[in-house]
Amino acid sequence: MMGREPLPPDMFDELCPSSLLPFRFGDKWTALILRCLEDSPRRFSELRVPLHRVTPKVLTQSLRALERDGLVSRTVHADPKLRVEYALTPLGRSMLEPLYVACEWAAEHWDELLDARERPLS
Amino acid sequence: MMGREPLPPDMFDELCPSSLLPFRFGDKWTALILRCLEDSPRRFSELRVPLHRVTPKVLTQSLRALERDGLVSRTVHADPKLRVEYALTPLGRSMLEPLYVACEWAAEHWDELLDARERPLS
DNA sequence: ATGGGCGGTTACCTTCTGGATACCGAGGCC
DNA sequence: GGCCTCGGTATCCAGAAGGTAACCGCCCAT
Repeated sequence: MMGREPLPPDMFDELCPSSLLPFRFGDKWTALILRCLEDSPRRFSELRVPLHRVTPKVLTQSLRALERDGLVSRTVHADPKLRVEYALTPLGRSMLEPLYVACEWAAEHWDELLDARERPLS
Repeated sequence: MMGREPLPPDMFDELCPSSLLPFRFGDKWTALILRCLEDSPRRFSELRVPLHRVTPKVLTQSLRALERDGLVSRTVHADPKLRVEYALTPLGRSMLEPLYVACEWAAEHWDELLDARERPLS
């Protein structure tokens, strides 16, 4: 039976990836926006449709953050008329996989999670 | 080339798992605590070692939240002396998988993420 | 000219998270 | 009795995230 060694104080000292999970997974809109961009680039107002509750300010903030982190690209087309399109970068697309795994986990254990929340603590 | 259909307004209406990713992945200490419990149950003060920056209040909060969601169990042993042990429940253990996938993604793309943050927006 | 859609911005406010600091009771140890 | 560790609480507080409401310039069509 291994595992009873004490936890090392430096367990999370270096930039352990697990310590940076809040890096991008954490905020409220990231996952949803990435999923919206999965099939095709989308325009600002197009994104607002599925994300009813998001105000333009917050959507801008979220998109800027995703852009800053290189997950999403912003392209201005002036073709016939002004058009701004947001698209997944390769990096952003690569994040879909962990996202799916997390979603599948949540879907699979959703009932258990709800049950646990209902149940009083023993 | 599919995918140019407009995004449905009800895309995230029902309890879509992706809309609840902030459910537990989001907060600051969850991932770290789960990893600490991976090999064996741990005591309160044992957990404080690798998580230097966490104050007892915040650790208590986090553990209570994990307990409430059924991811972690809290057991009081009064054997020889008082001892409180936190352990992963099966549900908590099942969450390690998506966690790992996310960590691997972060590890693999860490450099890209840092680069993107340095680079000015085009 | 004017009204509408697009792609936002601005100012303000609330809520929520997490942190700092101090303190506490129970039990063991000397 | 005095002091330690363990497993927390209590209080207060700062910063960030998110939301509300209003407004804006540009371009287009009527």
